[in-house]
Amino acid sequence: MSSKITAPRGTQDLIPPHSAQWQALEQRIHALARRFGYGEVRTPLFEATELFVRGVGETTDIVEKEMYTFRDKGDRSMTLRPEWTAPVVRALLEHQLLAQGPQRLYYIGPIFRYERPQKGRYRQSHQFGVECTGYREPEADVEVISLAWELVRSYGISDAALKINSIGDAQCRPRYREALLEHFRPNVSQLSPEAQQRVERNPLRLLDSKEERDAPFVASAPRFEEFLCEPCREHFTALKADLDMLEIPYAVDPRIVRGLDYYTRTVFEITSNALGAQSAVCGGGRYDDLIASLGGPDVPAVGFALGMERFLMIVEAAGSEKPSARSGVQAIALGAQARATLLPIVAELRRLAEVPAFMDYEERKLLAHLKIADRNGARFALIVGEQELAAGEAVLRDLESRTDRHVPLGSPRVVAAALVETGL
RNA sequence: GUGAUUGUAGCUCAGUUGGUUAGAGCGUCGGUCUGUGGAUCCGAAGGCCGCGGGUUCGAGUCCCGUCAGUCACCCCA
Repeated sequence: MSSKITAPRGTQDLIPPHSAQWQALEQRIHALARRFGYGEVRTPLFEATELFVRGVGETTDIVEKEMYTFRDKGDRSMTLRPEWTAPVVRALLEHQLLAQGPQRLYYIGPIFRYERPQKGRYRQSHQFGVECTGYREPEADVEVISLAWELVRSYGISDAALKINSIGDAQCRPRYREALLEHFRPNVSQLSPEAQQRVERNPLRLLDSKEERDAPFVASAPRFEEFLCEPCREHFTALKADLDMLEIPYAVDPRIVRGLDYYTRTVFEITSNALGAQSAVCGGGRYDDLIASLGGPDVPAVGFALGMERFLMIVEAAGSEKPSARSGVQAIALGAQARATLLPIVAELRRLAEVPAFMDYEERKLLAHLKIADRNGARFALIVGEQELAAGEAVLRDLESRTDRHVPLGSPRVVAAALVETGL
């Protein structure tokens, strides 16, 4: 059976062939970010615990119960990165980058949260995200949203939906909060137990309730749009106009409130119903006060985070993945002398060709070797046995068309070059 | 942290009201085919029945605990 030691709960090994999908996604992300003019930022896997407590919010679930926190040998409290925004802002401040004007950064890598795993939720997961600092204008929101949407579009995912909302700023949010409390407080006893807790703790989240008995109260609740202050309203209106202009389909969803403390004005999500209970694959928004609250200058910012595990689940559900074509060459040596002949040729091929060169070193029958070539997905088989050695030419078999061709044996470099020349 | 559910071969799963040597398919390896592939047929290897305790003459099967997977709640990517 399996060995006693297994991967820690909520983590997983990434092995072929699945790892190839990850490589493809990562490559696409790097190319996409590049086209938008974003540079990559990499931060440590762990940070001072204090950074997340201050950056994410003391009363958030992340800080209250989901952090992987430990003490190092210097008795410092450290925490495995549970999200990227706080570390990126920390790096921005540490290297004084904000003094140089607007910054466009993207990141890609693991985050850690101590949670019970379920579909689309793991203790180690991976996020791609961007942070755009220095712009208060809604064009920056649109830039960030369109970057995320472009990734979804490039995979041809049809069941993804973009939802946007505005949750106001320090001016108008307290007013809306009050209005919500006035609306719910008189009916508190009729709400679900979960909702009752939210009334005092986080009234905005009441709008997000899944309980049927809360639905009528949620439906009749005041909408944030009516309470937005004038600057916030203008920002939101301009954002919607810009999205229309770029032909990015969206829906305004007043129930999108986001879980982290630091958002202001624009919030958005990209959801898919391929994900089970966790429908959000991407979430983000504007956080104009976060940088200042971490001790930096008063610089606005907007960004998003996209869950890569969830994204690949959507990609898979969309079923747009094509079966990978045969590629590469399987070197088949029959006998010790043939092996000695082929080995340097394979080595040369690995220097010259873009496609994989496979070789099996056991003494097998030709039939068995060809089966291995099939399993490897090789396009060609390069066969050398006693006959070929005697004749001075190898057999190159096209495993797709089932046709043979002869190639003269010579110095490994010349043979490999000839093979590459004729197109492997 | 709470709840539901599932742990039997590398993978997917059978396994009778508890009954003695533990089953299939796929995969792997070999043969069929002394040098031309995804097929067919034949054969082989591969199991502390998640782990620990209990009940019983006897436990893969029943009970308790524990660990792990899955899904959901809370919350989020």
